[in-house]
Amino acid sequence: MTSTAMRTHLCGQLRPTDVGERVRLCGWVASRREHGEHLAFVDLRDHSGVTQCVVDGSVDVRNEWVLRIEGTVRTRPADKENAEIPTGAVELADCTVEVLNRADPPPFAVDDRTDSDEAVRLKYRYVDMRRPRMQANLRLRARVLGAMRRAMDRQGFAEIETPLLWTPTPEGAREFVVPSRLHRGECYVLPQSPQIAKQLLMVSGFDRYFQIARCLRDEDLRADRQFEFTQLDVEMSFASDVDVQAAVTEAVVDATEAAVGDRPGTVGRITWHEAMDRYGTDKPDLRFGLDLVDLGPVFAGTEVKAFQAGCVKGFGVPGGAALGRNRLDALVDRAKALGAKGLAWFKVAGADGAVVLESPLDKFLSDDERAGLVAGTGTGPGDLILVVADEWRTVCTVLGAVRLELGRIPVGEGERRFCWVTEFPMFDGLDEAGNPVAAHHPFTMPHPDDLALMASDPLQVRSQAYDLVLNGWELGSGSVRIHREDIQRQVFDALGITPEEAELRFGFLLGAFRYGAPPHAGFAVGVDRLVAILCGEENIREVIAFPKTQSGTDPMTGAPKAVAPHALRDLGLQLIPRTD
RNA sequence: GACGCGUUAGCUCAGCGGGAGAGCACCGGAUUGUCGAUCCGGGAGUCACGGGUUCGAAUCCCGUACGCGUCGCCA
Repeated sequence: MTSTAMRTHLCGQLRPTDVGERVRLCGWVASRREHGEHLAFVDLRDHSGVTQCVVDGSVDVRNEWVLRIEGTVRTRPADKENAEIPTGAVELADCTVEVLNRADPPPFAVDDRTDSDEAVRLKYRYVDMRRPRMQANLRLRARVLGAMRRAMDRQGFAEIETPLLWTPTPEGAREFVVPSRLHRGECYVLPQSPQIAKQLLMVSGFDRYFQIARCLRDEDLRADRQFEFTQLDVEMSFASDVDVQAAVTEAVVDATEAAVGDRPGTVGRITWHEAMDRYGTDKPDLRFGLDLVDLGPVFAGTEVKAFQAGCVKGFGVPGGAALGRNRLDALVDRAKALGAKGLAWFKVAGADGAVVLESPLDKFLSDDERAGLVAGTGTGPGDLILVVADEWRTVCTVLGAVRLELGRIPVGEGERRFCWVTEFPMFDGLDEAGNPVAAHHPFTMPHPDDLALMASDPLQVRSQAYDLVLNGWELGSGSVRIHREDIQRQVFDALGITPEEAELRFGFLLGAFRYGAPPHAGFAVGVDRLVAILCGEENIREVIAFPKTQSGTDPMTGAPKAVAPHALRDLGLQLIPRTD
């Protein structure tokens, strides 16, 4: 698998068992150490590692030149072994060096010891990817994709491609527009996801579909977001949420094992409401505690104005009493920035059962409240208690952010805790017109127990939408889809979408549904995020071969660029100069 | 669109109101066991760009560009 007509071994392969063999290696010069006319060392590197080659004479080579070296494997002299590298017990002797290609000095060193500015790395991405870190990341990504594909295949899913040139579907993410040459003035768009196409495949009878699909969204970029990203896209007919979750779990667990060697533990389940209540977020990081607790009963009849609110929650921070005033002030500022009126803190002090709290608010507390606060948060001397009072949603969100601030574990450390978050709300607040805003897409099936609330109290309606979360990152989402026209109409009604409007936007899908739509459900896993976490990278650009910068440019190619005037003419387009 | 941080040699960075610096890389020389080899020598700069303050600006102020992070946005 490694030998070719040009080489017999890889540079990281040779061991003492190979001693005596005449071998040929190909690779790049990682370093060269000359000792005069009679001795020189050349470290030859490929993706597998480095081999030291001993040249009896001087060699005219430079870093990153491409060489083929033929030599005989021998054990290194006593005391000259290099324990730092896997090939360190041997070296290549009696070498003949063939220069396959010279190279300019690289713009930065091809190693993991220093990290260049990302713009420079992206400009010379082909050099950057020669570094062990990028080689490891992209090869791990390849193993993840392979394992996912095998897992889906094994479970009987058919891989089907869907169009990249799709039709505009207003709403949702901003779409990349592709002007049509043959139909002047009209456009395709690049798909935000294969969502509608895969639902059509269900109508066609492909009861288990998957695709490793590229999705494109013209929205602002982030550490965990690129214009184009890769999803493991899945849809199943005659199946419910638990079936989809089981199939996807299989794929991500296999992928994790293929990537890092061990299978993650049980994938937990938690409802959206419980996730918000306990962790203050819909994508909880389960690797650490600091669970939020309800302090409502403690302050039920309180005199403390700040705690007279619909919801009072908090949590204890073990050892947190050591936090300095600056740090606490920063936390209070953060809480206020997130919409809380404040963040109350109490340092637990004292001993022998006597509860002593240090806090600006302490003098307003009753003895019962002091005791209840400490008991409720399970804290003791040396710990810190943080409390927020407001309406439930604000309390949870603010405490969730503070919890992360205090407990967050770097992405590359600790265990991997997958978790399904279920029963998301159907709607997410109201828009300017007073209509509820769909939290997922409008084909998401409401929770069967909440159908009666659709007209009367839509914001209380739960949906059959679910997310997969790993260590505080949203890995993907999915739902049971609506396959019945009457329920679809109810949802459109609730969203304020008229039948005419629905026909205009999704007519072809609704039409297809009249020809025998099976019950179906699906999911999509964000592959870039999963791979980033498995690589221990905070940023998905580190697991993408040719990513864009935060402003959507490619420093290597210079894209985006103006196109030639004749290209615009062919499309019937004219540029409007910027006026700002 | 908003806020924050950054931009000094090919790369990583120090310098923060008065001489443009270091390590690595690069070029030349020395060197028979190095492994980020070592030693000697050398070349290398629009201090991102524009404006302002000042006797004097890499340094202080304003603006712009670019990069990164966060918010908005991502049904």
